[in-house]
Formats: sequence, structure tokens, C-alpha cells
Amino acid sequence: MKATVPITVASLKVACSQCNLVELCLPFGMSESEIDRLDELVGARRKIKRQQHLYRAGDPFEAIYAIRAGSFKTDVLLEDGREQVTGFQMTGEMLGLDGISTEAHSCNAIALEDSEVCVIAYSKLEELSRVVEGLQLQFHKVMSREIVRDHGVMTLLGSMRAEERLAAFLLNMSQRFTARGFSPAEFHLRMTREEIGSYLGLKLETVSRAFSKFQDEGLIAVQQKHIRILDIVGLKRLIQHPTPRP
Amino acid sequence: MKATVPITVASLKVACSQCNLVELCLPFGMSESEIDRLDELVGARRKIKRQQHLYRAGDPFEAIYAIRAGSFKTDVLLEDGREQVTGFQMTGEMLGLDGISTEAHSCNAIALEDSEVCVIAYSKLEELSRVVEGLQLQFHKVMSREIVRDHGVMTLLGSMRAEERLAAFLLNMSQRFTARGFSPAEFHLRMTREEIGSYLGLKLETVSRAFSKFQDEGLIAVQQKHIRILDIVGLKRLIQHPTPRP
DNA sequence: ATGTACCGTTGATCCACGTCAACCACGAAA
DNA sequence: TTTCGTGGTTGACGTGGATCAACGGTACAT
Repeated sequence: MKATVPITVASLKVACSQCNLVELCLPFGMSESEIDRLDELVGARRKIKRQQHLYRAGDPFEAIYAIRAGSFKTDVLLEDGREQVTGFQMTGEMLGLDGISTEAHSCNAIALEDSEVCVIAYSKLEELSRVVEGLQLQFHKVMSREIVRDHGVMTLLGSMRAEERLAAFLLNMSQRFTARGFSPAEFHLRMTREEIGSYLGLKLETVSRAFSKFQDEGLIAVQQKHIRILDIVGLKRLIQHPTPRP
Repeated sequence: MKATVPITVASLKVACSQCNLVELCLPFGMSESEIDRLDELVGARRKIKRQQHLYRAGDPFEAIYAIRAGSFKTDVLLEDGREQVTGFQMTGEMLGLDGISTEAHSCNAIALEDSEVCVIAYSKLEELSRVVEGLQLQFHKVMSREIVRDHGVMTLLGSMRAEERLAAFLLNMSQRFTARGFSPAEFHLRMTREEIGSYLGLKLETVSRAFSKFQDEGLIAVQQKHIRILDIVGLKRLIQHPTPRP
């Protein structure tokens, strides 16, 4: 029988020290005493319903966000209506780093499912990271990781063909689900084919066809948004050995 | 008549407070007294000859670099030999931010011409930015700006056609030369067609053809690496109104 | 001058992906 | 149950840019 946890104000408050995302989130690598101090940092949680915006391009920048539950996409809208998805974010990942440079957000963050974020006031983060040893480094690492990730996407968009892109995307998702304790081989995508396509620089039809092709070749089993990876080695091979060359 | 500056050890030492790149570089937005303290930060200059590496992917990360003179490209090499140029950097811009996340560099930085950088030990930067008010914020802004820039490139690679990409590239170069006090309309590209192509996700032939087309249309005058922009409005129009749509 | 190596230009052809269009699957609402 | 809307699949066809190939210009060494 399960113990009932009494609902108190204290238990509703966010506490990094209590959060089971520690090893994915900002506190990673910090000592216990440091993490205790982090609890001052996170002001509030905020719930965002599916399809709603966490922030929009142009919004004044005040805070960054750590995803506590759920997932998001970030995108940029061009004047002529074209949309570019710049990333998909899952639990433990940060949102809003783009806003620091101009003190206004430069993209939209939209929940792919009902989600919850920890609100981290940037002013407090600055303040605290001057004092708490590991926080400064960890925050810099988070930003740097975002830059490295973006370079990876640029490589994908700049030099890979459609099937390689999708294979890379699936392997990346698998790896991130694994890091969160889910199955590496079976997962549920929260985004549409069109959003995947936008992210990968492809049309939704091309994404769909590539999914079907992978299925025909026995690499994966697809049923709508549900994916089962049957041959992870085969997918990796697709990326390393593109089209046979002279 | 110009006064002769005596060459002493002191005058050879780098000094942010003396550097005329202040408004482009890390010290931007900092007070005079803050900038004075920055002088402790920059340990040494380093000269890099054309085509030589400032750092390579895999090198242990110890410092970031501010470009004092010259220009660089950064690139990622895929196992199969494909190269993706992830950026071109000019004076006042930062290099090496990618290394923080894993404590090793994740790309190569190669000089496009004989160049000189200021070496900023990362440990010192961390230390000093805990104390100096404006340095922490400015450094975060530099990283954030890199993220925003990368999103811009992702948009370009993911949703623009060849000529739009080249137009965006030229306008970006023009704007950066302008910020450095050079002509907005006439400049010298330091990179080859192949490098531009790699950056824009195009083959060098396509880049060359797009240059020729722009020239035929009277938008620019090209002579090898020398570019003159004749119709900046026309170039901007190219980006905002892509192919006429239904 | 003369060779040589790299870089850039241009043309001819090909093909991966976009476009257009029809249809199907699933879930929510009536 | 039917209806409706959104999202996904599949086919037929067109095209933008890749590929292949030849040639021209420039810079630098001899």
C-alpha cells in the first residue's frame, strides 16, 4: 500500500533538490549543498497546455525555463509565412536562452503536449551564479551545448539527404528517450510530420515517404506517431555510408 | 606630423582598454572601470597564418578567442569526408564557445587570412565574471547571440532556395563590414566559392551561377572575390518575396 | 616569359525532392 | 451511429540544384 503524501504549500513548491531530473537539468554536476541553494532560484512552476505558447518572438526576456514535464518545439516565422522549427525540447532541457542577447525572445516556444516548466528568473540566475561555484559552469555548459547541437543541425541541413536526416532524427530521439529512462527502441513522437519536416528542411510528404521506406526495409515499425526501432545499426549505417560514392 | 610611439613591453601587451574593437567585442556595454579590469583577462595574443588551425575538433578546451585582426571559418568534418562550414568570423567576434560543453572543441577553426587573436583563458573568464558586473552579462549575451545566429542559419538552410541563401549571405557580410567601419557596398570575400557553398548548403557551381545571375540582373558586380553591391534593396526583396506563390 | 596549381565559370544532363492531388485513418463532436 | 476535421499516406509529375565535364583566369614559383 502506498503512503499518502499530504498536500502542503511546501510540497507544492518547486525544489531542485527534490526533483528527479537533476541529472539532466541545470543542477547536473553540482554538489548537494550547491543544489540546496538552487531552490531559491526557481520561483514558480507554470503549466502550459498543448499548442499554447510559453513565449513568443518579441516578448521581453525575463526568465529561462526548465521543462519539468512534457515537451515543446521552438520555431521562427518568416515574414512570408514560412515556418522553421529550430528544435524540439524534452524534460530537463532549457528554453529561452535565445532571449539573453537582445533581451527579447527571438523565437516561439510552443507546447507539444500539456506541459510544465520551472521559471528561472534570469536576474536571479546571474546573481546566484556569481556565488554558487558549480552553477556558473553548468549554465555555461548548457548554453555551449545548445551551440554544439545547433551546429549538428546545420550539418544535417547542409550536407545530408532526406533519409539520412530522418535517420539522424530518429537516433537522436531514441538517445534522448533513453537518457530519460524510456525505451531506446519504442517511443511516441509528439510532433506532426509537418513539424518534423520543417525541422529537417523537408516537406511532410518526403518525411512520410522516408518513414514508409524505413518500414519496408525493416528498419522501423511505424504506426502514426508510434515508432519502434527494429534495426538501430541499420539506421546508423545509413548516416555513415550515404549514397555509394565513386 | 605623427608622434612616434615608443615600442616597450607594456605597449606590446594586449589591453582591452586600448583596443579599438571595444564596441564589437566582449567589453561592449561595460563601464570604463570594468574594462580596465578586463586587461587582466587577456593573457596573450596569438598569430595564426592563413590556412592554419587555431584549434581542431577534439582539442582540449582551455580558452576562448577574440579575433583582433583577420578572419576565420569554423567547420565540422563528417566521417565520410563531407565538410560543413558552420560559420565565418571576423574581427571582434568570439571563437571557441563550442568547447565549453564537453571541455573539448567540437569543430575546427581555420584562419582565412593571416590573423591574430586574443587568448582568453576560460578559467580566468569564469573567475573575473563573478566579480566584474558587466562581464558576466556581456559574456552570456555573446553566447546567446551565437545561438540566435545559428537559428538564423538553420532557417536559411531549412527553408530558403539557393538565390535567397546567397542574397542573405551577402547582406549579412555587408552589414558586418559596415559595423566595422568598411563600405557596406564594396568588400573582399576571404573565402572560396566552395566554402560559401558548404556554409549555405550548396555546391560551388550553384554559388557561382547565383553570383553570375545577380550580376546579370544588375544586383551586384562580381570579380572573383571582390564584390560590389549595386542594388541592396533588390537583394533584400529577393529574400522577402521568394518565388511567386499562388 | 612559362609552367603549374588552384579557383571560378559555364554548359549539358540527371535525379532527389517538391508539388499537386486523391485518398485513408483516427478521434472528437453531434 | 454518422459527420467532420486534422493528420498521414501514396501516386504522378515537374523542377531546382547536383553532377559531370570542359575551359578560362589569376597568382605564384621558376
